[in-house]
Formats: sequence, C-alpha cells, structure tokens
Amino acid sequence: MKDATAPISTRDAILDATDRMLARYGYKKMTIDDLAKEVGIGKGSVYLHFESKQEIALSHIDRIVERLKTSLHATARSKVTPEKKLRKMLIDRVMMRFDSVQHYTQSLNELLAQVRPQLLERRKRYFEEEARMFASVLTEGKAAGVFKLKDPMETGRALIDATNALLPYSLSAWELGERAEIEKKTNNVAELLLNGLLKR
Amino acid sequence: MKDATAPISTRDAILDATDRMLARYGYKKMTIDDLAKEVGIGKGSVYLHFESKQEIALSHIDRIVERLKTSLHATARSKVTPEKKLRKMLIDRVMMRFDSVQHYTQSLNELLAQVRPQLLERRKRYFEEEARMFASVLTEGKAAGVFKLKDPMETGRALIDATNALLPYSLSAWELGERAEIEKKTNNVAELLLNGLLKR
DNA sequence: TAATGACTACAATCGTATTTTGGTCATATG
DNA sequence: CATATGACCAAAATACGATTGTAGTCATTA
Repeated sequence: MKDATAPISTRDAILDATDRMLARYGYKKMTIDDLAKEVGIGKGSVYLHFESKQEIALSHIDRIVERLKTSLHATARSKVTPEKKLRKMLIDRVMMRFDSVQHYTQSLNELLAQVRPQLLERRKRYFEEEARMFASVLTEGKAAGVFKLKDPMETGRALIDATNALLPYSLSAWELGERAEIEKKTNNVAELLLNGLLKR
Repeated sequence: MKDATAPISTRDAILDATDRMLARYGYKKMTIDDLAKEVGIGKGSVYLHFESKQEIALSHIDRIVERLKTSLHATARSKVTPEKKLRKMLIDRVMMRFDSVQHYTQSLNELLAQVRPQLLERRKRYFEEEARMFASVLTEGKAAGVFKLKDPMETGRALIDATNALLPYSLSAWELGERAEIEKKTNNVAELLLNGLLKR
C-alpha cells in the first residue's frame, strides 16, 4: 500500500500538494477530495500511496526531515574541518526546519495539535538519527585531535537538546520570532557549544 | 485591586489553593467558587486580589518563576567559583520548573493552551531576567579570568536558549521524560556549555 | 473599610438534526 | 491484468436551539 510499484513522483506530487493545501487551508479544512483534485488524480488513488490523512501529514513532515538529513549527511562527508561541519550542521538543523514551515505559520499549530502523539514518537527517531550524524563528525574531530569529548553519541544528543528550543514544534514560527533573530540565536548557541568542544 | 492593602498571605493562600485545584481539576474545571471555598473566603474576595481567572493562573506561574529567580539570585551571590554557580543555575532553571509542575502533568497542557498568548509575553520577560542574572555571573567570571567571552548579556541569552528545550512549556512533563532523564540531559548540556566558557 | 454572596450576562454544554468527509471497494480503463 | 477511479457508507464534524454553569459585579453587611 506504500509505494514500490507506484511511481515515486506521484507520492511526491501528493506531498507537494499537501504542502500547498496546508498553507492555504490548514489540516482540518484540507480534504482528501480537494487534495486529489489539486494533484489531478482520483481520491482513491491517494490511498494507493498513503494509509490515512494523518499519514499524509506525517509523511509531509518526514520528508522535511529527510531532506534535512540528506543535507546533514552531505555536510558531514564534505571536505572541510570538523569545526566548520558542526557549525553548519547545527545552523542547518534549525534553519532548514524554519524555512520549511515558514509559509504556513498560522496553521502550523493546528497541524501539530492534530498529530502530536504520533509526531512525538517520530521526533524521538529524528533526533536520534541526527545525533548519530553529529556523533560521527565528533568522532572524526576527536580522532583528528581538534575536539575534546568523552562519548560522541552522548555529546551528539546534547548538541541536539541544546538547539531544540529553536525548532518550530509546539512553538509556531511566529512565536519564535523573525528569521534573522532565530539565525542570530542559533549562531550564538552554536558558537558556545563549539567552544566547548574545541581543544584549545 | 492588586495588593498593597490586602495581606500578602491571603494572596499566597489563593495561589496555594490554585496549585491544588489545578492539579486536581485542571484549569477549565477549576471554578472560582470552588477556589474561594478551598481558601475559606468568599468569591468576591478573590477579586480583591486578582483581576480575572486568567490572572490567577498567570500569577501562579509568575510565582514559580519568582521563586526560581530568588534561588538563582542566591546562587549568583554565593561564595563558590563562577563555574559552580553557572552549573547550578543552569540545572536549577530546568529542574525547579520541572518539580513545580510535576504533580499536575496531565493538566499542564490544558493550562498552557488557555493562557498561551499572555504567557508568551511573560516568558520573554522571564528569560530576559534570567539572562541578566547569568550575565552577572559571566561578568564576574570574566573579571576573575576564568571565563572567556565577548558580550555577557548575549552569552547569557544563549545559555537560556540552549536550555529552554528542557523546560516544561508546550511540552508537558510526561512528554519530556522521567525526572532522572531530564536531569541527565541538563547536566550534559550544561557541561558542554561550561566547557565553551572556561578559559583552559 | 473590607468582605461577601446573590445576581446577571455570557460562555460552555447538551441533544438532535443535518452536512461533511475519511476511507472502501466494485467497476472501469488502458 | 494491474492500476486508477468515484459512487458509496459509516462515522465524524457542524449547526442550532435549549439548558446549564460560571466568571465577574456590586449592593448589602459586618
């Protein structure tokens, strides 16, 4: 019922449409009929790709995090110093999320309220996977003698915890503040955290 | 309509009762009649101390933060190293809040939902005041040559941001996890932040 | 002068009729 | 034969009028 047979592009088209509908109407007022119409397929076809409306919304969020993970992964493997990697990764994890939801600020709270229990589960996974990526860079930096730390995974989790307050979750984007302000705050936190890691 | 003439103790008694009622019934089901009865005064007398039901709930939260601020202030003036002060203050700002709401975990979300807009305003103030206290310790540590940082106030704000994700706000306590887990996480974050500050 | 509780306006709740919509599946289509 | 579809249905959401409950006021009281 998931994909495999079905072309990825349709699934993606549905999620693209979801993003637009969410921005325009919010979660409750977005109907599957309208969504299908927006994509240009029949209602039943939507259910060839997703199990339920909730699953659509959650997959939409999944996709945002998936894209973030791709970016983090690329940064982690790039050819710069571990310090630069870490700084970019910290900022990206905040700003990519911000940019992904900025255009439907108003309806974000409603969406989150509707899927909170399930999302909570997934967030744990998201964070754990992100922590793992951070850990790999920490390990690299430690081996290179530029970072000083004990357990990479535990430190990775701490980096996640220390930047989580800046993510749009229960706090919608407008509650968090202007983009420039968030970026500034993220920079300051990242700076502090990096100083704590660097072997001076 | 606020206090001045009225004895502090009655106001406090109302807030004490509010804490109990909130734990037992939650915000909506807590009626002013019941609250007054719990305190042992007439309903009208409640309005001698507070302007509205919302104001009561907000004052209740204010009091929690007020107590925290008292504690932070005491720590900031105590006779230990700036490093120890800062670590204790970071942990206290998380754990005192956690302990203050732990006993009405279930109804916390509801309470927060009811007063969110007003609380948002106040939170800004809370955080700014806390940042100021942290800044004073940072300044002290800088002068003593144990901390290395640029702007104390800006760094203070970063410390607040970096620990905010661990506070019970939109995330209720049970969403955050067990007390021991939070404490562990807070410790790890505090450790990292302190390393970033210490001149090694 | 400070405290009270009867009082009121309005908000929340309820019961019911009506509409909308998430999800299914027999049928159509390529 | 495999995949897409939209008519269909049960269940949920909404509308609405009647009823109840409660926040906030204020004339009276002690």
